[in-house]
Amino acid sequence: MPELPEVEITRRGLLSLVDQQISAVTVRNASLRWPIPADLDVVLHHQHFLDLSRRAKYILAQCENGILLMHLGMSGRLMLLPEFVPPAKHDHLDIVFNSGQVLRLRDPRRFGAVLWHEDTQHPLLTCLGVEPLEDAFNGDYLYRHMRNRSAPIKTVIMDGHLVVGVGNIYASESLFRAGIAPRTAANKVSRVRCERLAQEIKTTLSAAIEAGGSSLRDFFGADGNPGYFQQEYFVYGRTGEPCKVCATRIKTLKQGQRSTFYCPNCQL
DNA sequence: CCTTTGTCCTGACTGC
DNA sequence: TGCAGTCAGGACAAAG
Repeated sequence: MPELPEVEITRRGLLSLVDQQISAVTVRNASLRWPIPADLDVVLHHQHFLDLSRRAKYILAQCENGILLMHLGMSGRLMLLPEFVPPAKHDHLDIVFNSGQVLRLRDPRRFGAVLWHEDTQHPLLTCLGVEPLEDAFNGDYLYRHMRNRSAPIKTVIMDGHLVVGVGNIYASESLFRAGIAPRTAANKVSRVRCERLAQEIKTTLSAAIEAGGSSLRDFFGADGNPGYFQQEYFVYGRTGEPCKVCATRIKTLKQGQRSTFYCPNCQL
């Protein structure tokens, strides 16, 4: 389940590809969330990765003639291999560089995406909300944009048109840290509590990036997982277990067909 | 059958 | 009444 921290960690792990030239592209299975463009090999031929950036959960590789968008979906993983090795079952795409390195996409559930766009602004990126770790996202921004939202706060902070990158795990975790009940109507959350929530979202995401960053080498090895996965959550996936703060049993509920975890005592 | 994910889409509804 | 914004629910992909 790559959330924003893992996407950012992945991007950082690929930075050595900047300025490298593509020598070959192999698409083994194009049917991801959207089809991988049939002419991707032609389009990318001899181009360089001029820059690697991230917007929301998209990894963006700027090339001479356009931009390559990569999304890991739910089970996607980008591996940087020092040289070609035979692909495993769900290895759908290889991008080979002149150095011999191979950027390989593995995605068993195929909810990910690899797209090409010639302009700088891909349609998928134009309607996105602010980045949670940038200054534009703060308590004031949250408060202002929640005035006319009667939906539950959990649903609203996961709305990518408002702020990007707050997935199901971090929504629950941030609300716990901010002491806010997930079903609270967004427009009933005070300015002070918005301030707190914005801060907790930043803190939680940043901490996860740092935790994952320290195991970057493992992440890109043959079988390593990022330290991020080993990080312990306060509430996520802990239904029935005692709250780490007050020992009350953690509860679950469904919001928009998604599981929400919370402590009924700490979150009001 | 259930569950997991982010994103898009539709139709219904709300408030100005 | 019109219209934009919002909301709930479903669809979708695959696999455990």
